[in-house]
Amino acid sequence: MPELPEVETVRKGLSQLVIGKTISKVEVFWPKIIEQLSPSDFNHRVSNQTIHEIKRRGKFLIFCLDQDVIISHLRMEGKYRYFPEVTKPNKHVHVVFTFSDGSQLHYQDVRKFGRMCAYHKNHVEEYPGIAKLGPEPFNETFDLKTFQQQLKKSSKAIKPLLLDQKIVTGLGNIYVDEALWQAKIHPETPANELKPKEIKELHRAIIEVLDKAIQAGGTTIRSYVNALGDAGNFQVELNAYGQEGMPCPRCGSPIQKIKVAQRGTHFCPKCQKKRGK
DNA sequence: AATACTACCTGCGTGC
DNA sequence: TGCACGCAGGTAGTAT
Repeated sequence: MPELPEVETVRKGLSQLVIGKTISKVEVFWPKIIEQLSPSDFNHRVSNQTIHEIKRRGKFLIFCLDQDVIISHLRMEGKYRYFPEVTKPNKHVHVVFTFSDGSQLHYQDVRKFGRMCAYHKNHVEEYPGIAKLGPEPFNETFDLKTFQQQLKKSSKAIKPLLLDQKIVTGLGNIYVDEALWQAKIHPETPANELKPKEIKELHRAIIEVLDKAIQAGGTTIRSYVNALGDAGNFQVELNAYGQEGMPCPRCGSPIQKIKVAQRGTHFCPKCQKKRGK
């Protein structure tokens, strides 16, 4: 489920539920989820620490404890579920945090791609996954001029370039298609061939698309239940992603689906013309 | 250094 | 019904 808006929604939801709680133990059923430490070392390291805050950087969640942080990435399908009482984990639960009041947080992940890691709280920025991230899209550091300069340096297709989190963080396969649709840019356009006007549109589109999605509480493709237990409440309107064959909301041409850098890619062949060349 | 491809996993839908 | 195959919202590791 997670691109930046979904992770932000999870962050807010979890904050309501677990801030102030003290971890009494952690059980790990799929050791690879935990980076660097063995399940038992991870348990010993974070047990008896209290969760004071949950932050987000890009698509990473950062649980701030007394001395340490737990950096958590949901990757494709990771989910947290909170239970007020000790609850039997289902078969897709790989990590269970039990708190001193008997409540629990279950980390569930069908594909087991998600990762978590204990880190000293003063070294978060050095965590490799976080160290390489570009600016947050809503931060002033994501300014048009820098964006323009970054794009000029790469001949890569714009879509995979935006997916790799270095120029701006937070876009995934859904919102990158949406942003490119909004800016009327073909996903395979080499970044350094974009015109200043297109770059300006794209910059604006990225911020708008992500902001709108956060306001809506994220997008749900398949039905899912978030940490608070509400089934996917709002739904952002998707103009391109998953709309193959549907009329483009702008011009009515059928949305096409192609593959770009091994990812399913949706676009309007009429509004998002491929550059001749 | 930059780019491209693959691995990591499970489950679901499709077509034979 | 069964099986093979392709596909899924992401990143890290390896090869070129």
